[in-house]
Amino acid sequence: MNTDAHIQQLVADACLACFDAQVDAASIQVQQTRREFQGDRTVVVFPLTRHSKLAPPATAEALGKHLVASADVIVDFEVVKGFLNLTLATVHWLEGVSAALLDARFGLAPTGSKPQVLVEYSSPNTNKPLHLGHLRNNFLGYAVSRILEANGHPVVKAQIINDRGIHICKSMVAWKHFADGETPESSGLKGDKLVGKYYVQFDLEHRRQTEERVQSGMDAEEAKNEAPILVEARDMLKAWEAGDAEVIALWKTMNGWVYEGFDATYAEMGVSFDKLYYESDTYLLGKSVVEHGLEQGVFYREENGSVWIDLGADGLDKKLLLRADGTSVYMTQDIGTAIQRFEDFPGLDRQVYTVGNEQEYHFKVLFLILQKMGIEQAERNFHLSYGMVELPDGKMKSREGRVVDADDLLHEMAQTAREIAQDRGRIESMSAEEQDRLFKQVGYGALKYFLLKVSPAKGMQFDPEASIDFLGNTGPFIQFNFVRALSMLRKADLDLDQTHWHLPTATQIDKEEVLLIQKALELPEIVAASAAHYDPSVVANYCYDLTKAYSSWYNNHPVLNETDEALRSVRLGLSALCARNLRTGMGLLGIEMPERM
RNA sequence: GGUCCCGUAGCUCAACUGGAUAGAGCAUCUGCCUUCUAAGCAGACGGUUUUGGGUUCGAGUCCCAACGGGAUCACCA
Repeated sequence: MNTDAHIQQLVADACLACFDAQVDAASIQVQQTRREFQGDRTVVVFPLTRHSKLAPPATAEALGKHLVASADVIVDFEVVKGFLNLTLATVHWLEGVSAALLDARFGLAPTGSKPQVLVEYSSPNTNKPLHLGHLRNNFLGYAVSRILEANGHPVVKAQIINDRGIHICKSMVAWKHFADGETPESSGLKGDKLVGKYYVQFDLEHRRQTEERVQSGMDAEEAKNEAPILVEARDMLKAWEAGDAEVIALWKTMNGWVYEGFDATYAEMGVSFDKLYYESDTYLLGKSVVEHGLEQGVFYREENGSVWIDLGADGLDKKLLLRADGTSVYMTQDIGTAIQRFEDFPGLDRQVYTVGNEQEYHFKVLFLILQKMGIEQAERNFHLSYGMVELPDGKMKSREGRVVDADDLLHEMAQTAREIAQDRGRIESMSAEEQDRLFKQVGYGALKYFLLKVSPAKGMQFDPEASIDFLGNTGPFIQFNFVRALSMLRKADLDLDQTHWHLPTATQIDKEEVLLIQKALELPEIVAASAAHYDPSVVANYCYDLTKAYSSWYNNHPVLNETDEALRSVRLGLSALCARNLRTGMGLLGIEMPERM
């Protein structure tokens, strides 16, 4: 049982003893005592006054006296207005550190102790390279997957690849016209970049043709919609759907180039997937489901044959599910895919969709439809919505080339890390390979932390000119303090992962040390809270808080140079716990910790 | 226009879901490397939490209204 749960129980018992009142232990509010007051944990007694029939201070006083007299852990108390500040025995904290060190999986729930979850993220289009928006999406989805795993859920990391459709055909048409047979091998260009180049080229040519036709007096709308190159792309899509061998072959070839490029980028990013879904396989899914929904009376058919659902009663609009010509729309596919996944993974308890906030309405409707269709897990689906990353001059537009390319940004981050490391790092003894690895750990760590420390719901602005910080509340700051702790342990001939630590419990430690211990022991609750909200920023901010406390403590508490043997042991153990927590927490964010820097 | 998100120091973000005098980083200024990694530490400066009402012992947090920013409401994907 953790400290606060223990205190809650003690207070509930005290209420029974002092006021003869039955109080639910879980309802008792316990929080960190603010720095300026004496004590470790604070009980908020305002809500208890209705049981005590006394004023808040008198209530607190009575409880405090009883607690000190009856519980060994509580050695002192102080009452400030309606707050009961409790001081706990130092032994309690030292024992807490010992117990945490003994547990190699401190902060993590037993694997498989909760039901299986599918987390979908990334889900790119195969007509252009990954950009900054994908980085936020991927880091978020990957971190949430790790965090759910840490809470005991087996996780299926999945993506659905949008590998078909008119946008894909645009790249293909442009390639046929302008590439002169260019391949990644012939030009040395990364596959996804090559295909993206022709997607941009399509847009240029389309605009040129539109302009030309407007000049010759055509209506602007018609000039745009009927431009020859666009007509050609639409014809190609029809040919694709008809299974035209030549088109399919080109499609496979070009998508193959893109996947090679994506794989390289994912490898750099440090993300991975357990299950891939391809839209070309799933785009026809859902049609039979619509039939079923019609029978259920959940959907209805218009005179022209189109199928709809009316969500007016739920405060939403009518939504199309099948066009009059019988073809499906995105929503149809998504219903089909959702059901498919529950069939693919029979133990699946829920799905988390990591998709930008522009699709909030879509998912609201999707989940509602699943619910109306009587899908058991419908209410446990979650849209992990996140705000868009915008550039100083607005949204990214890949067609116009106004994007921050993922590969470029990763490269720049490692480059910046190199410059800083050469300036003030301790890298002389490292081989070139070790150095390169370090630059990536630090540079990518800075980027991931930058994107994950902000809660998902918030939009964020990214200025490519103003480089991402390596000082202050950043990934490298956390890594640096981890490395320092590791260095100390090395010199003391201790291994971070060893489980036998000797912490003499009679040792005197000061207030700052108690605060650091309290922070370190919070990890399990943090991991749980982060999962409950699907919010990695909770873990990120915890890592920063712990690092800040550790760094400050480190500065004015000698460890290796401490002459009191017992105190030295305690401080080494505390350093190890903090370092482990940081490695655990950052690991959940997909951030590697270096050994030296 | 309807619905949903966001609004906290000059800038970027916190605030344990209603608790004490709202905390960090960046930027600016001042100290600290003959102690374990100075990618650090300590200090200064910086706030009517967009505004106005309400709920109660207590509101950045909940409710109502206004203002500002974003998203969305297609036989698009």
